[in-house]
Amino acid sequence: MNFIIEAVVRAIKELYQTDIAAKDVNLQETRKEFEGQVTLVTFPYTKLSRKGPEQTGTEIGEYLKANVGEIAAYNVIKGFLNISIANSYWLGQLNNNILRDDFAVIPSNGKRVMVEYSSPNTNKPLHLGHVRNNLLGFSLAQILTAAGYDVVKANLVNDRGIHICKSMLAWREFGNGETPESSGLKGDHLAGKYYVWFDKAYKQQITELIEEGQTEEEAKKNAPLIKEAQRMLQQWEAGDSEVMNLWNTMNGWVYEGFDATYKTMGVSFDKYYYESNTYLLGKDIVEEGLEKGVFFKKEDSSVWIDLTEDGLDQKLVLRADGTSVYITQDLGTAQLKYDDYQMDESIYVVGNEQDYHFKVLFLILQKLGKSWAQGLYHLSYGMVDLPSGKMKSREGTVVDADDLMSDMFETAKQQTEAAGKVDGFGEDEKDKLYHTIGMGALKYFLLKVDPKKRLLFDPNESVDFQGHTGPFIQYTHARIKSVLSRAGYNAAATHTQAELDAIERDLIVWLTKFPDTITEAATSHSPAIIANYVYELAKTYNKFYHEKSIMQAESESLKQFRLMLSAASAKVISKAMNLLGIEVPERM
RNA sequence: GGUCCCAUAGCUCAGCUGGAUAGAGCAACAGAUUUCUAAUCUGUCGGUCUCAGGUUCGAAUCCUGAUGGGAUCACCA
Repeated sequence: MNFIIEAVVRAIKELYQTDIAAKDVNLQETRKEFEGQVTLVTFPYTKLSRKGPEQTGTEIGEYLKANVGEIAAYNVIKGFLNISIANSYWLGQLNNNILRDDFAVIPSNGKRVMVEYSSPNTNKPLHLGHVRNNLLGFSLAQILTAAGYDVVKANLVNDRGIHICKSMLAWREFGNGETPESSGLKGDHLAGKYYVWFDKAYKQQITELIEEGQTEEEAKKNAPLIKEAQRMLQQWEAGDSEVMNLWNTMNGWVYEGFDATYKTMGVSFDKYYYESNTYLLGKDIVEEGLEKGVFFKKEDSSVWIDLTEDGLDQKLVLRADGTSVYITQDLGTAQLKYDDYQMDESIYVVGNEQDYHFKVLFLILQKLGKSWAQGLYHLSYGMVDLPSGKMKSREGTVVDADDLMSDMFETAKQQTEAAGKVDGFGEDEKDKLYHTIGMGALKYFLLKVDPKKRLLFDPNESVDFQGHTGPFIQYTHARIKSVLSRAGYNAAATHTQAELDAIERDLIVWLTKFPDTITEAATSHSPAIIANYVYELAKTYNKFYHEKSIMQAESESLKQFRLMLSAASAKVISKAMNLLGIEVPERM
């Protein structure tokens, strides 16, 4: 649309002897009820023309029509100049742009970006909140790759700490040597079982201590179980061989479980970081900060930074005993990541409950003068809520990721069989289809909403398969593929069509927007933009499909043209869904 | 209490840097298949864009305040 913007700039200069910048020309989509594809709002130019909006619009429209070949017609309604672009332009877009192999292939921008996501704790299985995190992170990585970045997907595994010791301790005390093999439980679920077990027994002890007259605070500190867990953590830090063995064994089980979940979800990583390797990092940065005078030491020799001038508080960065806190290791890990990859941008996919933490973290790194600090970005996404409120793992109100996904496959199976869609499918093919559709429904459901917003999930109301959903879009793709194979479509055939109906033109208009949509999604870090785009595209195609017969087109050349348009639509739908991490079936 | 985020149809959500009569899906109702997959399409119903001010030719969008909801303010991670 740049040629229109430039033409408007020229029109204003010719008509009103005023120079305006291209960025001040505001073009928008023409509303459906009016003729045209793009609309110029003329109110801003009435000052220059010293005429009413209608007359100004007419003058500009007249200029455009006379001087720009691609502009076929215009109409003016109040302050709106609706511009109709010639069919030849849209056909040119189809032939010379959309149908090319390199359509929507954005060249490398030479920049490297790291996307850190997932970052699970190894004491319990993944739940719905993690699912949103994983899908967002993976999709964002896909989008950034498509937008020309060199992307590194990183997973920072929280594999140590008191919470890990809790499940280890509970297993040692109550587990009777249970293993994934002996119990038939997935490794991560096995660890989670003992984590819950610990919490229950711990609460029991607290209650008892309170009955014996201790305050709740005292009881929480004095319960034998928590003391034992703390002792285990010390043993771990000292490298005690028995504890290390137990730790290695249980984490090994958990990783096997996670790998299976990741595989089902279809996400992957280029680089794993483990907190057991990074938790001691950051102390040299604390040293650096003290030297630079960014940090200061209190009498007890704990180290702090004063952020009150930035509207934040004082923040501890190192304990008096010289041990790290959360932010210490995050400072160190940030440096480590940069040393490893020298990336231009680094994105942390982490829930919005940590907004404050990341604000502080990034600010500290800026104050330390890290050149790369301005490339840090916290993709802060909203929590997933149930109708009953927030999910709480200890209270058992979480929606387990593995359970959820297998529920989705089951629902997909039922729906597909009910629709009688799998005649002539082999068993393997059926299973693959149920997986594709089930994951498509779930992923689309979670990705279509703006990441920033919190998301409501009702486990009792199964995810829809009709309307604004993943399966709707998948179905559109399968249907196109069916027509193409039925027609024996030959992609190499060339064709020029002279006439265009409105729906065909609309479809081309939507296809044309794909590259800009990728860029927009990348800059705003939002898969939702892709999700909403591909839905509109599929909807437009379905309308076209109903209005126009392809096989029974009025002429052979028209048939070939519609096949081309269909093939292009299928390709863009498939690519866009791929950016969301969603597969599209050839038939369903 | 301080700080931050959110509020659009009964429900779930779109609405780009301010622009036309605020859009989809679900739910409800009425239709469409002798023809390419009806997981589709068409139509009807449904709104004081939480409220009150302000800026502007023009505000769901920007500013201020209020109300309601959420998060956070740990020498937890």
